[in-house]
Amino acid sequence: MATALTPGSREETSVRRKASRLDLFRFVPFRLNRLSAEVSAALAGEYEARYGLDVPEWRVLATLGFRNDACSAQYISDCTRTHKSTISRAVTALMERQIVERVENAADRREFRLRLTRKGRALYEELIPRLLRKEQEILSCLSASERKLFAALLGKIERSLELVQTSQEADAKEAY
Amino acid sequence: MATALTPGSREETSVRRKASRLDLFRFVPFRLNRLSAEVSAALAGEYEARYGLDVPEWRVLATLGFRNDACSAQYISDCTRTHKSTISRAVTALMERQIVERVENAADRREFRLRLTRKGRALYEELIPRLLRKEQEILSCLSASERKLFAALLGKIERSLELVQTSQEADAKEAY
DNA sequence: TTAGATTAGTCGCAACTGCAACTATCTTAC
DNA sequence: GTAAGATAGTTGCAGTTGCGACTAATCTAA
Repeated sequence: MATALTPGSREETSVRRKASRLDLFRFVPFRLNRLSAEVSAALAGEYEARYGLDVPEWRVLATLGFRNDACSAQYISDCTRTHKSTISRAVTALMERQIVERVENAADRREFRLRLTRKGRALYEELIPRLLRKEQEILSCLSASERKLFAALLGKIERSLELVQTSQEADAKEAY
Repeated sequence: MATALTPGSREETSVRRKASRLDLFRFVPFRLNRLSAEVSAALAGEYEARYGLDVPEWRVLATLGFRNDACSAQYISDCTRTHKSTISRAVTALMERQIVERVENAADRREFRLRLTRKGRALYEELIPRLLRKEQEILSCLSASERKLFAALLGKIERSLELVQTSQEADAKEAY
């Protein structure tokens, strides 16, 4: 059936690879891509099949559920690094299902303040434990200290790519 | 302009989060997804704009370039965990551009043996150093030992999700 | 005040990709 | 040998998503 998937390479051998060849299996961007897809698929089983949510919808739910106050679609778009048109469609779908509601912002009538309905909050509360359990399941191959280390290393890369703000930056923006 | 992106949360605080709330910024699946997208985008600048390759095409190129012998589309599909229809279309596009060529396999006329043309090999040789440099650039925020550690942790998760074969499995399949 | 720039959100369009059906070929079982 | 099942690869179709244009509202600067 399947042939060997790592032709001539072994994860463990730390021989320096030639500059003129690239082993996909050791190439971090590819590995991240594949891992991300696999992890997403594993989680999708929790919220897609069971609750009929797709990824953008889940992100809206997660952002609104985590916050106590209402926020704009633009804010969700920034937070989740998801295109505003994608967020817009997700919000529309969630409003139709009465999971999210929005109110005009009198202070700036371009934007709407979004928040979970009671039904949306209930859905959120039901879904979260499942997802956290799934996350722990995926990370269960790591020890507690390895998990911390992994999170810290991810954080370093994220910060260097400016995917998250440092505390100082966040403070500065909250300050004025 | 932008409001703070991590409302009320700090990466560094290691307070145990409540089970009923989930901070996207600490949720590993989300972080992987976002990081993967960002890293892919950073690399795409190298092969998309400059060489007109999309992700599936790059994967075909990378798989064929790494191997010395020809292989089937199915093999590439397995290796890269990319759907066979996607690989099929990528191969078609690369053949039109004379980057890849294929020959019938007399032993099994359902499949074709794929390999890089001279032009394709030249493209590969030109592209690889750029991509490896970009990868190093992205990982330059980590020390050498941190990079090793990160790779090892990725490997653990990959193996637990059966994204890669262990050496033993690969050996077993090569053996018969 | 007012013109020009900026921002929030929506929507049409096009590109991409997974699914599933299809053809051609090979393998297995009888 | 033949029928049933499996496999390689292609393609039509539909769902998703990013881009960019658009409207409406706000901000800026003279």
